[in-house]
Amino acid sequence: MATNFDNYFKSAFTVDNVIFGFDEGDLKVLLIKRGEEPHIGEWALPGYFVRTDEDLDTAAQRVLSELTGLTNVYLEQVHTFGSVNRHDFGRVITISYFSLIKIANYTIQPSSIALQAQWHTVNDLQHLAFDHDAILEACLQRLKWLVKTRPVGFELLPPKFTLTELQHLYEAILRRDLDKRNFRKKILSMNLLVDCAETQEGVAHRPAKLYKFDRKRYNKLVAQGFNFELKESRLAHKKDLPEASMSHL
Amino acid sequence: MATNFDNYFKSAFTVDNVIFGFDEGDLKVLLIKRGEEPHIGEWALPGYFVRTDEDLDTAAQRVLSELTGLTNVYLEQVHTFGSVNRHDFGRVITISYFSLIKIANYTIQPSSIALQAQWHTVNDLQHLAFDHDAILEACLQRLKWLVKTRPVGFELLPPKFTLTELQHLYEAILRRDLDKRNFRKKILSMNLLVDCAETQEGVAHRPAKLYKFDRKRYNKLVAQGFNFELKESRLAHKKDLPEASMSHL
DNA sequence: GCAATTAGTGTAAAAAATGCACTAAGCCCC
DNA sequence: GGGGCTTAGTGCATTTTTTACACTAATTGC
Repeated sequence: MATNFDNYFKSAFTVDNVIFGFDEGDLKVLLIKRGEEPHIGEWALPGYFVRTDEDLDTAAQRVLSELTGLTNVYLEQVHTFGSVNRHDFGRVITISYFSLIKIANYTIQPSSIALQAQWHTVNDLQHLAFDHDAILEACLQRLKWLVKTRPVGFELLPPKFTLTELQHLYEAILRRDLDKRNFRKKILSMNLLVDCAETQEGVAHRPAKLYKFDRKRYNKLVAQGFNFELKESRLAHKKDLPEASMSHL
Repeated sequence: MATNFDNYFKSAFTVDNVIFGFDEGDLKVLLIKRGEEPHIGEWALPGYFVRTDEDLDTAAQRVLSELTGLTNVYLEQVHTFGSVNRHDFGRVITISYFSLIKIANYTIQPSSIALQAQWHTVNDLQHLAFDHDAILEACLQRLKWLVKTRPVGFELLPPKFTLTELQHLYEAILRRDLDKRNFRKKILSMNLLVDCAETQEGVAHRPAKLYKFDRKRYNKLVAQGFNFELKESRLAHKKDLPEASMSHL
């Protein structure tokens, strides 16, 4: 593709994708073990160059589906990182995205990049390659905000889930404990959950009811300008964070 | 600067800056009348190519100061727009920023770009060049969110201001009327305003007290994790938006 | 001094958030 | 088959926050 712009102004562009999943009560992120320099052997976010004839969102989707086989998942641009020296081999500007997927739907792809992919629990990560620590942090902040603003939880959960699973998901993202009764009251008052009239099986205790999200109803409410604001403090059990204790402002 | 990356992956990139100001009760944005193709004669956001040895934030600051002579103002990255066909002459990816300035401090600069600059009231804008309508809209949304989250109003107001001026600023950004008593109660309860012990002069009615923001106190509170959340509905006078009427969720 | 204009102030009612503890249902093991 | 273990599920009273609302105060200009 020919352009009229002098090469002086050009740069390489990549997308980096923070792929979140939820499993065993933990928020997870899918990382790649780098097989080449620079930062060989280190864990990094999956990403790749943006082709010159490819839109940014398309590139992010491509990275995601090459890695996970999934399309049609929640995907959102977060921030662009472009420090002159962030890449060892020259200037590379990266546009970061995050996506939310159901780990159960994830199937390892035969691509060379995917073979080195592994889920990591967000809470016990080592240092990542390049400036990927900062990218991940930005995406975590965005996810935290998102979850308080829109009920996106169902993007990370299997189609049928229990209220306790949903609560654990919120707790993992918000990094705080929530009160069970208040959480249920709030979530059910949104009228977005449908009782499947089924219960859990194979658990060594009282089985919980299964719910699913009514995505139609959700879309309708969003279209009407419905706001799902869940203030952090609204679901709080204890004032265990300094900001919470001043939330009356 | 040499890189190891094939030219195939490279693209031109710019920063575009939505510079907000506030004057005569209206939210304003500083636009440039384009003097060259493409889109000659149309109004556009000020922006320019990012130098290959320049960080993105630095480039945005440079655009701002070349245009307004101002440094040290509120500046924040918003979103990156990179549709393949957004620029007529080739692929150009643009990273958008917005900044908040005090119009009174603005002095027209002798640069050629600044000579074509003009303030426009956000509420009655025509179509802008390129995809700048979308960029402006994204920045407006971000500003709306910001103003509900942090008391950034003082970035747009003169050092001394009345509570009514501050309220008008909020109303312009949130695009809704607010109740005077509730607004004052909420703002003053934040303990961020200092009474200057002065009053307005030269007005044909009861003069209002002048206040200023205590930036030191603000910084201290932010550092402590203080959250300035101002739900839209919290300052509402009337439920004039559909979302407000369902804000109990 | 009076008309016009904007500043400034309090309270009561409704809604939302919070804190808290017991019973229910199923599994497992003996 | 009974008792222990584990997690599910549920209500209410208190506190905090939000909301709605109308009059008096101070100044200018005529």
